[in-house]
Amino acid sequence: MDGFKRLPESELDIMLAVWAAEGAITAPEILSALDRPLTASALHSYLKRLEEKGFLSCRKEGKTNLYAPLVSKARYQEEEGKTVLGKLYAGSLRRFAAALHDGGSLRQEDVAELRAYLDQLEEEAR
Amino acid sequence: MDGFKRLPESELDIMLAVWAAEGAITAPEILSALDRPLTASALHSYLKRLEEKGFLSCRKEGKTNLYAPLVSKARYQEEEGKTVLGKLYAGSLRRFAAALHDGGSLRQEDVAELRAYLDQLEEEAR
DNA sequence: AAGTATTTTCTGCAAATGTAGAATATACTT
DNA sequence: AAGTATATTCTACATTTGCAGAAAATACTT
Repeated sequence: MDGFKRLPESELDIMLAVWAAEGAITAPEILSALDRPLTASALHSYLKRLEEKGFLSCRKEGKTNLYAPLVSKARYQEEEGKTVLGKLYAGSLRRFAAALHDGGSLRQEDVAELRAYLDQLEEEAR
Repeated sequence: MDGFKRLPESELDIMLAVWAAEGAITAPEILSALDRPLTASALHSYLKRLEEKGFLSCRKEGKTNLYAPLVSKARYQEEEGKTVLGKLYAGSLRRFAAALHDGGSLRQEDVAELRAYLDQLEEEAR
């Protein structure tokens, strides 16, 4: 039905780099975009797995490959958000916010920003 | 510094069952609390790993073990929330909410609930 | 005390994840 | 054309995760 696959950390890191690029990106570019050290061959293993999982497309251009996302960041964010929320916060965004707040991880600023967004939502809802 | 460990799915499922109990809980109780089928021995593997990771304590009472959480649900929710937010939503709760909304996963109701919570926060902040 | 049921332990294994070395292919220089 | 640099592919391996069978321990019956 849903077919959505959650990605392991390392593969997600790669996808984040790919999403950060405009259209397509090469392996060396990904390597330099990553903030953690990784060998080229390790990266290529991840890329291959991401292709198999249907997250990336790959076309060859001369000697280098060009990778492009098949799943948008927005879609992944939404699915992952739903999953996490459902699993750990009873599906409630309020609980999520409360957990952050109670742990001291919510600044006044974050609250204001969120509130402004909610205002805007209600605006649109009319 | 932080020492916080994210748990894999299966182990998290166990922790959720443990957290749901008041003080301590036995393996058979966990088994019946889980909604997916699992053999007793599989469960015990997870329990052992959770002990090793410092998430559970275990004391023996006759033939059965009693498991209790060493990491509170609140603490886990906070850390996991921070991690997910940081990784996928640039640390912004607003972005998180927006991702959910854009994906059609936010009902009017959820928004209202969240707003009420924010109101309450601001109240307290004075 | 013997037999039965329940719980735990021990051991093992397949799949997924994290990672690299070496070999190969392709392009760039000279 | 040869040599050098760069990117890719192939292969391999350790660790972690997901899971279960069989054996051992403990308790419950009769």
